[in-house]
Amino acid sequence: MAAPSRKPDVFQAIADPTRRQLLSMLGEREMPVTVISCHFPMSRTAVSKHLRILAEAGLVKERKVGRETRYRLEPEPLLELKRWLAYYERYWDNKLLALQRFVEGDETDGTISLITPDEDGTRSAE
Amino acid sequence: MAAPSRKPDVFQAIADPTRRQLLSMLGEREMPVTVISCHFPMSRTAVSKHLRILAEAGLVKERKVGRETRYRLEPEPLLELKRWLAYYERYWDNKLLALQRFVEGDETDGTISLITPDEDGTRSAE
DNA sequence: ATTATATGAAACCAAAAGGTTTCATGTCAA
DNA sequence: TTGACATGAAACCTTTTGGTTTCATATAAT
Repeated sequence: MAAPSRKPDVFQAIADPTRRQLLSMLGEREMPVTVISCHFPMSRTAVSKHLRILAEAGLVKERKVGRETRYRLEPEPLLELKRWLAYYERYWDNKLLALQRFVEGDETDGTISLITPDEDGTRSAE
Repeated sequence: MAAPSRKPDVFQAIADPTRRQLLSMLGEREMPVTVISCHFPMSRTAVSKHLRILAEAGLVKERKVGRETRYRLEPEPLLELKRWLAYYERYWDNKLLALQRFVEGDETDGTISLITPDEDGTRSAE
């Protein structure tokens, strides 16, 4: 599944509210562009561009049917997000957090590196 | 870049790889700007601006200590992301997905709306 | 065949994002 | 007090983003 170019990653793709709305809309059923776009206060072309960004991030798939192109949700890339988020679960346990702060004491220089997720949350592909 | 009048939401905040790296760095320990910025290939001022964006999204907190300002992770806003993501868990079950497609049959007009999360994943407050 | 529909590509534009450099201010150290 | 450090604010620049309008092409319908 290697796609190492500069395609927009999932973090970028879901940053835009319009695109999040598109995802929720396309989860239920496959839809053609014209139908999709009538739910948005912008031109069909603009929606089409958002769909392209989602497609490049792997979050939607297109399928040609006659003269229309239908899009549907492809949730798999969200797993990367889930994985990224999972790392931070440990901070939601306040007790652990408090303990950690206590153990750290008063240190200030900040040069150590404990376990971290991929530095920027971008795993090449697998 | 500047902070627009509207606060950046968490989706926006984590869209940038530098900011994700900042989060993972600040999870382990509180750190002052100068120390943080020496890990990045950009100016201290640029890092400072990223920190501001994270702070406005509630993802980091500042604390003044003498002449330095220390930042640390504040994971709570990630819960919104987790909540958003949770909706899509249902699509990761391929069997459910297949069943759904079968039930939908051949319909094409796409005007129905089944349950969806907040349309754009932005809940005012909670 | 002709016309209407569905869509993407292209050219263009304003605003936002990400970065830089310079300057002002507050705090620590001699 | 004087000077060095830590930081944020301001002004500025370039690239990206999100949108528009127009045009070309493929399919469908009459």
